Parts: sequence; C-alpha cells; structure tokens
Amino acid sequence: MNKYIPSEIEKKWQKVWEENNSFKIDKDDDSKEKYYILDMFPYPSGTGLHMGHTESYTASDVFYRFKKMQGYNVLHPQGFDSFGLPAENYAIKTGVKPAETTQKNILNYIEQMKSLGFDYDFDEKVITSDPGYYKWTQWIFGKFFENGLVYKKTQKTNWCSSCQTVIANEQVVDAKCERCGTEIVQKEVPGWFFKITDFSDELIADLATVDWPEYTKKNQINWIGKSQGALLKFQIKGLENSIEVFTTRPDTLFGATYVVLAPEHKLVNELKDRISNWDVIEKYIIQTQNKTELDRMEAKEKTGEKLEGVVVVNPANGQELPIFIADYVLAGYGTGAIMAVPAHDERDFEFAKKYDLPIVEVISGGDVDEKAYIENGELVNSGKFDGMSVEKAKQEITQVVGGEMTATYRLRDWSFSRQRYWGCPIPIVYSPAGEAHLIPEKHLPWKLPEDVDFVPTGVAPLSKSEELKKRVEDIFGQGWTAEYDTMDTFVDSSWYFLRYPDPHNEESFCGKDRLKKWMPVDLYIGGAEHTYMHLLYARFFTKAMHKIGLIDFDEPFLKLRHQGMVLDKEGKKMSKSKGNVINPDSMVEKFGADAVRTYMLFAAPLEDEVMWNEDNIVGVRRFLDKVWSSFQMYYFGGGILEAENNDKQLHIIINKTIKKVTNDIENLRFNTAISELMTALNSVKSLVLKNTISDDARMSFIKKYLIILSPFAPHITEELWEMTGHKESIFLQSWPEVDEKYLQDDEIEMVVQVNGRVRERLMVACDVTEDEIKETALENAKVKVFTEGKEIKKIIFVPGKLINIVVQL
RNA sequence: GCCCAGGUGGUGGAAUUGGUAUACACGCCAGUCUUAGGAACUGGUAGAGUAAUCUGUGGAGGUUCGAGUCCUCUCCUGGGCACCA
Repeated sequence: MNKYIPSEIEKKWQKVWEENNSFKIDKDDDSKEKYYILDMFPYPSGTGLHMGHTESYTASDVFYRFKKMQGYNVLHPQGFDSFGLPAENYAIKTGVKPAETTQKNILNYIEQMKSLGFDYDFDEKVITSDPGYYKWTQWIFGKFFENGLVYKKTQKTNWCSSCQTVIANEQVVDAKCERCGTEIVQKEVPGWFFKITDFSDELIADLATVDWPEYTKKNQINWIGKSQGALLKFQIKGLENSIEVFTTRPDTLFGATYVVLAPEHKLVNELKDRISNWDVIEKYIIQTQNKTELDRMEAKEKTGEKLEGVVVVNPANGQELPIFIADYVLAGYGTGAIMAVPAHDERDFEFAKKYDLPIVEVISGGDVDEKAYIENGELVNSGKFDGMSVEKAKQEITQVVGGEMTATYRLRDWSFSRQRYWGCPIPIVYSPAGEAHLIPEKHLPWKLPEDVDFVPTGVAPLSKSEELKKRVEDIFGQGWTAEYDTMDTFVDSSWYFLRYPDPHNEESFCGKDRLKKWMPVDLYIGGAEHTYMHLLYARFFTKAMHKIGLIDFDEPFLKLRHQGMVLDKEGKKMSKSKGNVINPDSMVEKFGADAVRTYMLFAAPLEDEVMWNEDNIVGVRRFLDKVWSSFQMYYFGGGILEAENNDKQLHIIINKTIKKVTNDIENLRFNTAISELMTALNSVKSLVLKNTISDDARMSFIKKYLIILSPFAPHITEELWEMTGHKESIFLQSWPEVDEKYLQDDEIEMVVQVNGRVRERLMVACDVTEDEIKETALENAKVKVFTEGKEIKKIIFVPGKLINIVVQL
C-alpha cells in the first residue's frame, strides 16, 4: 500500500479543482435554494495569512462544501480589504507604491488560500482598492451626501502625529493610535462625518430580528449606549439665559444642590463678565484643555471650580443653586451640563463631600450620610410629590417644570476623513468660494492620483498631486480644488457584501436581480473584535441605503458567528514582538492542509480560543493516516469469510455518525463532528477487518463515510474517492441521508440508581416497561445491598435512561 | 468601577429539556514489533483505598428523587469600556 503523502495529493487535487472550475456557481440559477456564506475579508498584509484567518476560512469552507452537497446554490466569495495604512507606511519606508505592494500581497494570499484547499472563485473577488470597486464606494457616498447623511464640520479630534491623520474615537486604544501606538493629541481638524446617530434606535431595535450571539448584541447595545432621561432648564438668576441639563433622574430634582458645566461649555465664556473669579476659572479651563484623555482617566479625585457671582434657580422649588465647572462632566455627552444630586449619584456625592456641598435626600430607602443611594424608592422632601414612586415621578416632575423626556446616546457620528494617500478619494470638489460640491457620477471613479510621494509632511498627500490639481481645473474650472482627504477603510468594508453577487457590474453597485436573489447574507463568520466598528458600520450602511431606497432589506447579516482567537501553545496572543507567530504555510508543509484544517476545528469549539499546539496536531494527522490505510484495506479487502454477518452493525454505526455529523456541522459544532468521525472509524475497524461484512455494506460505508469527512479533509477524501473507483468528484455527490431504521437499538443500557447514585447498569430491551425494569432492578443483588430493609419512598423512571429508587435513609 | 465571556483529569476539550461526569484527542504507563531511535499497533490512565466503597466539574449555601447544567452569595482568569449625568 502506498503511503499518505499530503503534499503530493494536495497539489494534485488543487490543480484538478482549478482546471475543473470546481468553485464556479451559476449566480442566476433559480432551480436551487440560495445560501450566502460570507467571510470577513482580510487586509492583504505583507506577512501573509495568519492563523486566525485560517481557522475562520476553514470553518466557512467546511460549511460551504456541506451546504453545496446538501443541494444549495452556495455563494461563498472572498476578497481583499486592500486600502489601509500598512501599505502606505511600507511605501514611506521603501518607496514601493502601495498599489504594487497590495497587488503582490493579494497574489500571495490567494496562493495561501489555495494551498489550504479553500474553494473560492477568485475571478469573482472584490478588491476595495480597485477603481472598479471604489467607484461604487464613491457613488454610495454621493447618495448619502444627497440625502443629508454626510456632513462636514470642524471638530476637536484625536490626532496621530505619526500617521498624520485623524483617528476615529472608536479606533483609539489607551489614548494611543490603534495602528502605530503613538500617543493621540487633541487637535481641531475639519472633516467629514456620517450621521450614524440618526439610526441609533433602529440599530438597537433591529438586533432583535437577527440571529447573532447574545453577547455581541449586548455589546452593540452598550456601545450605542441609549439612556432615557429628561432635559430640564435651570434659569440663571437675573438673566434671560438658562442652563439646560440632561438627567436620567428627573425624579431627584428636589435633591439637586448645585449644577455643573463641562469646562468647555460655551455658557462659561458667555458668563465671563458676571463671573467674579474669572482668573481662577480660566486657569482651570486651560488645565483641562492640556489634560490628555489619559490624565483625565487616571484622576483619582474629582476637581472643579465654583463660578462666583452667578447662581441658577431650581425649577422645582425656587432654591438658588451654585454653578461649578468640573472635568468629570463631558462636553460631548448629553448637554454638557448636569444637575448634581449628591444624595443619589455617586460622582456627585464624591464631589459634594470634597467641596462641602449640601446633600439632600429625596428618595427614601437608604442612608445617604456614608454614600449615595442610587436605587429606587419613594420620594421624600419633594413637596407634593412625596410618596410617589421613582418611575412615576420621572414623568410628572419633568412635566411640571416644563422639561422634556428624551434619550441621549453614547454613540457619536462616524468621522471618516483621513489625511492619507492609500484610501478611497472622497468625491468632493470645492468651488473658489470654498463650497463643497459632489463630483457628478459621470466622473466616477474619481481616481486616486499616482504622482504623489508618501513622505508625511503634515499636509494631506493628495494636495501634492499636480495631476489631481489639473484634473479638477480641467473639469470644474480655474480656482476649483479637490478634497484631499481619503476615506477611512471601514467605509470600504461597510458595503462589500453587496458587491459579491455581481462584482463585475459596471452599471450599478449590484444588479437588481442579483441583489434580490442573494441578499441578505445568510451566515457571516468573523472575529468578535469587529463587534463595535465594522459590524455597526455595515449595519448603518445597510439601513441608510435602505432608507434611500437602494436596497429592500435593512439588516445585512441574518446569522453571525464568531471564531475565537488563535493563541500559541501557552495561551498567549501571537505577535511579531513576542516572536511566537505561526505561519500557516509552514504548518501545511509539515502536516498537510487536511490535517491543519481538521485540527484547527477539532482543537476547540469555533467560538472559543484555539491554542495552537503542534504536539497535539499529530492526533489528527494519525487519524488521517488511519483513514488512508483503512479505506484502502476496506476497499481492496475480501468479502465475508466467516459465517457471521455484521452488516447491520456497520449500518448502525454509519447512520448514527451521519446524523451526528450533519447536525453538528449545521450548528457549526465542528469539534464534536470530528470526534464523532474518529469514534466511528475506531469502532468500525475491528468489524470490517474481521471480514464479517458484505461487499455491498462495505462499499456503502466507504462512500458515505468519505462524503461526510470530505468538507474537513477535502484532498485525502477526494483521493480515496478516486481510488475506490469513482470517476466524478466527491464534491458533486449528495450529502447522505440518515436511514432511521438503523438508529433504533435493540438493547440499551439502563442505569439503576438508589437515591440518585449509580449502583448498577443493566442491558435491557429498549422498549422495556417501567414495571419490568422495576422488578429486575429490585431483585438485583448490587441494588439490594442499598435497598434491603429500607422503606421505598418512590421510584423515578426515565424511559431509555434510568430508574432511580428512592429509599428512606 | 461598569459591561461581556469563562473556570470540568497532567493538557486541549465532551456531556439534548436537570438524568451514567470526563466522549474524542494529546501526554503518560505497560506490552508487541524493531539492532537502536522514531513510527506503528494493543491495553491502561480523575483522585484515595487491598477491596467493598468513598470523594470529585473554582468555593459556600439552596431547590430537586437527581445539579457541570437551575437559584443566591463569593473567589479567580481572560476580553472590552472609561467619570455617560
């Protein structure tokens, strides 16, 4: 018998599949039910595919092959999220143009994916940096622009001095740039924003309609951070002006003993003339401005200053209250001003203690001398509202003082301008008067200029392009200028799933029929780290496009599952700096693609972390070796030599295995599907080798087993399939059906418990009645030891499982 | 501090609705084969005990005939967030 040499058969079949276009589907075939399974596409970095990709793409490839054999028309595309900083940083270092680097990296990724046996149709790939793709990114931007979903404003933003660019709030990690680690400083920069906050409520509510992990939904909801409350106005004494505060606890209004403004609040400056200690206030404002986010975070103690000379009036009881500024109040949240109720808010309590401000209890239920009482209760010290519940008082007090119930959100609009080269150009030009105009559709794609060097100088790279300058003036006239910012790469990935059904369409982002047929995505697999940004942005794009009328659905991903991180054998994150990064290529070379794929999914549940332990992969490799040798033996071995016939047992094994494997793959429980395949092989082994199986049963077993193993280990099964006399690819076969008649056992093991503890196991007919088993059990010697001379209180019978005899102790 | 996830053999992990704890695999031990090493194959492997048996799913309670699973409290680990009014 020949030896199992993965490198030989894997290359062979990859070539065959490629020549036979195994991955081609007819996207307009309506005879089969569609299924759209999507991977989060990779950024094509210079270091190549990493193990995390390997796991999630293996999972999707398995699922794709499974669904296809079940008779679905399966779209399982792949592409490249190819705009982005690394290519540009590489260009700065080496002078190699990002377009060239990207092209080279993509080819490498494709080779790597093929070497793992992933059956993608790369003729149908999507590359976000291709003009044919970003034409539609720009077109969609245009639609958003026309529909008021895009706006420009100058805003204090996170600025990375190394990347020379604005970083979205969501992309700042520990006050540092997520990509390069440079400390972020605050800088006033003009930029473009998407109005994602227009969709806050829908983004929360519609999570109820999709099949996503509960914790992912919870995290998105927390990220959007809706809080219900009220807007209340505090009149400034002696002035027309009032301070509007947002509070979630309008019921505690009678307990408000001071008001706090964010130091950046514009009223502070407007009240300048009336503030008698302006020098102190000004100093505090400057202090705040100089504080980095990190400083403000680490501040152990609350700080603030009282605005001397001004007071506000509590609308509930007419009391005069002092006004403070303090940096624990943020300008960007709510109204940038709060009413402080120290008795019932922890931060206010802390501040009040420090500055010796009055603490007035207005909700009964706890002692407010030691700490704030933030729970519910009945109102006290609140005039006619005394005795009312918190919930009711929220409404009524708000109404009485002329406030307004409202909600506020943590989510902020999405700032997507980048002062970078390697990104999608924003299709905007400015008139000589400085007015922004959308570039008409006929000029799209609005191409990224090529005559640009990449050395950061503090100005946008695009502003250095002579070609761009000329292009704008030729089209729009003298004095017109281009928008020099490019888009955040999250824009590119916010709609790519809409392109796959029709990636070559030059007339629209996706043809209407294809769109209707294929969308939304049925199953999306990718890392949980994309919960807040990518998944939220993609949902926003979908909802915005739906609102405009470009698509007829408003959630992009019906079902979402995450793959866990791939860690090293010690459970540590793989990183360049630790030098523990494992390259899929070397693993494929060492163990074969089939073993890498199978181990990847066997080692842990998909959503859990996988510790990549080379010592353990040998178990899977041994399994495949066993498959290799066993199936050749089974096929070439003889028929029945002994009188005994074990066909039925073999049928039972394979049918149970088909049932379990089918069910497990359907639910993405690949680890238990693989262990079931291992168990089946182990239990079949002695049976078949004893030559107690008929040729028919043997051939049927070989066929079915190879098919259900094939999604995991496509190469070895395809080779064995051919070796066992089949001409047509195994992947063109139908997924085997379960024959229910072989799932019924004649005998089952019945557990006998006494007081819940297992005392005996009996083999009984599977349709044994309660009375029969009772009798047998009570007479059993081992059971008698524990029941003899004791009163039997009751007997619990679970059909097919156990009988529990409860005795008086 | 808040939010999310998770604690099961030496290790990765199994365990329908509460119903046989530790499937499958790694490692380890013994044996077979081999000049030897490796590989392969066979058997064993939660702990304690000669044994009957007892103890065991981070810990403490509880519900139940019966709890890894449900409830309460608590400890620990990983991840995320940052004073959100």
